[in-house]
Amino acid sequence: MKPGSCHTECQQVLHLAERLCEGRGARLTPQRRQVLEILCASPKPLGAYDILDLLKQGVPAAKPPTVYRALEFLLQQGLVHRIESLNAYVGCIHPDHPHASQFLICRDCGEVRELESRSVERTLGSALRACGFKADSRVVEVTGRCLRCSEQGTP
Amino acid sequence: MKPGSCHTECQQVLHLAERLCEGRGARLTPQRRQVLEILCASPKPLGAYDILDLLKQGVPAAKPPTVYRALEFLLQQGLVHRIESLNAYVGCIHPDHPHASQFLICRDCGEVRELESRSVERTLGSALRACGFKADSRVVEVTGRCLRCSEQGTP
DNA sequence: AAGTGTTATGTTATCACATAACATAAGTAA
DNA sequence: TTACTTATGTTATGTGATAACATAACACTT
Ligand SMILES: [Zn+2]
Ligand SMILES: [Zn+2]
Ligand SMILES: [Zn+2]
Ligand SMILES: [Zn+2]
Repeated sequence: MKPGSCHTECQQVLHLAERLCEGRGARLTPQRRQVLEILCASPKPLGAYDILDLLKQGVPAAKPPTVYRALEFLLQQGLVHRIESLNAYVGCIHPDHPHASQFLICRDCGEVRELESRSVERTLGSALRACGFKADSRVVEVTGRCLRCSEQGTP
Repeated sequence: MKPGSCHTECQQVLHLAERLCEGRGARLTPQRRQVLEILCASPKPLGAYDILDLLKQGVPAAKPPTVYRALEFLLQQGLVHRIESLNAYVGCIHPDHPHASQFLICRDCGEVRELESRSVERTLGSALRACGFKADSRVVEVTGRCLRCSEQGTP
């Protein structure tokens, strides 16, 4: 594994999640924590039933509502994102501050990269103000080919 | 009905759709046309099974694949958009030119408004270039409260 | 400690959305 | 007509999400 590997990053994210939840009086219970671990450990987004299969290793009695309840909590806390285009979930790479959900989804390799474009946020924000629209959540999802795939693959 | 009513607009969109398809050698069959009509006549996005129920009035034998096939065609032709956050579909208000899907979704009144922000498109485009990402489709979906609802309703 | 309200979890069943697979029909062009 | 392609009919199933109600764990007061 390369340096800055997922395992290390996961631990950091989990510690951060614990601190954030504690500071907010939110309870990161073992089940919720396990779902977050599963998502952080995965390089790709996972569907709810993928999560369920993995969660059963630690919680054999887990059923769909188990997963969806944990996801609901984690989404509220800003610890995971839902990828609407994929009906799938990913751990957030910087859960310490609220931000729009911006994702690049490669249709070839399946990689999903979270973008953090401040300029996109700003531009979208001013467009919303111009409409008088009060946003609760902003979703930007771009599907296409990532740099690596477009360099190596066929056009 | 107010001037510029839906009925009038629908007719215009349908005529435009016919011209576009004809120019492309694409076949806007009666079934496909009826699905487009249903979507254009609806002020709100419709789920596939909502469309199915309405389509059955004209095509009693319609079944889920009937609707999904028509939607696939209409999406390819850029005549409708899919709202990922809602698993629902809307007719496009300007199908004559390709464009990113930008929607404002009001959580109170359910209104869905298609945005046409060139600045958002530009900013997103430059962010994508900076990443070397070749986009096939760009989705922007903002959920919140529309101007009307935030003016009248409770905060 | 006991009581009480609240939050989290367990459990069953069902709903909602989407597609696979294969058969038939309708259009298109030799 | 023939052969080919595209569109539709039909059955079944796959995939994602939630309703509804019961039980358990926690937090807070008395
Ligand atoms: Zn994030
Ligand atoms: Zn890729
Ligand atoms: Zn449009
Ligand atoms: Zn509204």
